[in-house]
Amino acid sequence: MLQEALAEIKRGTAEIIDEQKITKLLEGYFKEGKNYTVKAGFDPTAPDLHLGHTVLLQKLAAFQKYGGIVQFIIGDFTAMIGDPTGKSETRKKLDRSTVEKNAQSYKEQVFKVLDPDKTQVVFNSAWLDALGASGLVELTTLFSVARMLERDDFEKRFKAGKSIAISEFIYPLLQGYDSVYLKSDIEIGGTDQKFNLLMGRHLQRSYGIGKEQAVLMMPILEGLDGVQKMSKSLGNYIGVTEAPNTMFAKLMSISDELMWRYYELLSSKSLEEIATLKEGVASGRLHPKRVKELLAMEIVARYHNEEAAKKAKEEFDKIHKKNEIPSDIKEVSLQGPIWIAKALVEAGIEPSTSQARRDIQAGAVRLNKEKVQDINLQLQSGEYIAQVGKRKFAKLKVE
RNA sequence: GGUGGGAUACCCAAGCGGCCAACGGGGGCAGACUGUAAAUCUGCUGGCUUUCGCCUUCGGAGGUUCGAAUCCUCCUCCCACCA
Repeated sequence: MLQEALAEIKRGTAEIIDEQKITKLLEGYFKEGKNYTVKAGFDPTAPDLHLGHTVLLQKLAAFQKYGGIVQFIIGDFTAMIGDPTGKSETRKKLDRSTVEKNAQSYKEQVFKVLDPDKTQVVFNSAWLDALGASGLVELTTLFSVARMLERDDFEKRFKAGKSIAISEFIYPLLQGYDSVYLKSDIEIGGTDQKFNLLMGRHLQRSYGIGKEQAVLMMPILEGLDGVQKMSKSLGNYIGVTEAPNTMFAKLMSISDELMWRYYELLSSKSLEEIATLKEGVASGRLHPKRVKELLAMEIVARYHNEEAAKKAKEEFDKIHKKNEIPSDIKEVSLQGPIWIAKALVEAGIEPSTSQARRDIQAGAVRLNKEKVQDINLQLQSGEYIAQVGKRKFAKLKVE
């Protein structure tokens, strides 16, 4: 039982610091029913969770199965400073109501994965506001500039002569202080957070709270392109609140190679099952597309339900296998006669008439399944099914 | 504080008086091939009631010129080296 739990906790992790401690905590749970805390921080400015975030959430959920109480920190105070990477403009502290609103939105999304009864949602402004200037100065005495510069990205920037704001040094300290205040037993985060996560250990020791958190790091999930990390700004993400059909289609569009990565980090299938699937594909017994469908179904079902997943698959087959028109396309009423390019823009499936013109010339536009040949085509009254490329559809009702 | 360098379309990056809506690469979109995968090949990649035409764009504001992304002036912001 303990071994199984440990295996589940370790699955997919990039690195664990103080694995012994985690083992002990699990033992404590199995033998005496003791709980422990698992901390994870989130940025309050981006309440749109995507599958990249869920890699962490699923790990938190795994801990919850074995006695872990999740400390879900909304970093409303630290968001003021901003992530040290990138050159974003100075951020303003979000006002209370925005933070509350984002927090609410977080809860709606997060509890699709986490168990609300074993989750404490907290804002770090609650204790960081109270820290005050003297507290902050005390905190800054506990770490040296030299050690701060050991951090990989700081070191690179420093050597390259790029600017580093003092506040950026404070960021990891504050994140670490969260661990001191919350007396966390474990903190989890992405591999890119290693320095900040270790800061928690360091500060817990410095403040003498009698424990040092174990640290568990998860790999960064690649986005749909398979190269860059999944992020909203790169547009290569799958949001947890996206419609079943969209979610399914996006998952089907990932490469076969990336699929295994997603299986490892997102699926709840056991590693043995996954290995079997992999072997099946390698030997040619299983079609990779079929295996990808299973993954897509599983994930859609998790954020919606089984029924929605089935429907999403049917819809997908309908459009792509049978080459039919999707069932729920949008309808647009137009005054005719109207130029085809203009109509496509009005229908919202082309951004501009110039782009529409290009697509028509490229043979990417179809009207009632017929390729449009004439750029100057005028639509007379009637109903048309317009299609741009493979995935954009609209029903045009011309008066 | 001093001295140089730079700001070009989504990103990188050419261009340095007209041939520039602006080379090239990346990304993106589309076509072929497929499993709406990947890889590969091809085309496109500012906007416009319709393209042998017009309008807007090369950090910002002015100026010189028949004509400027390209020259001049001022401003803003970045960067490097030195203190």
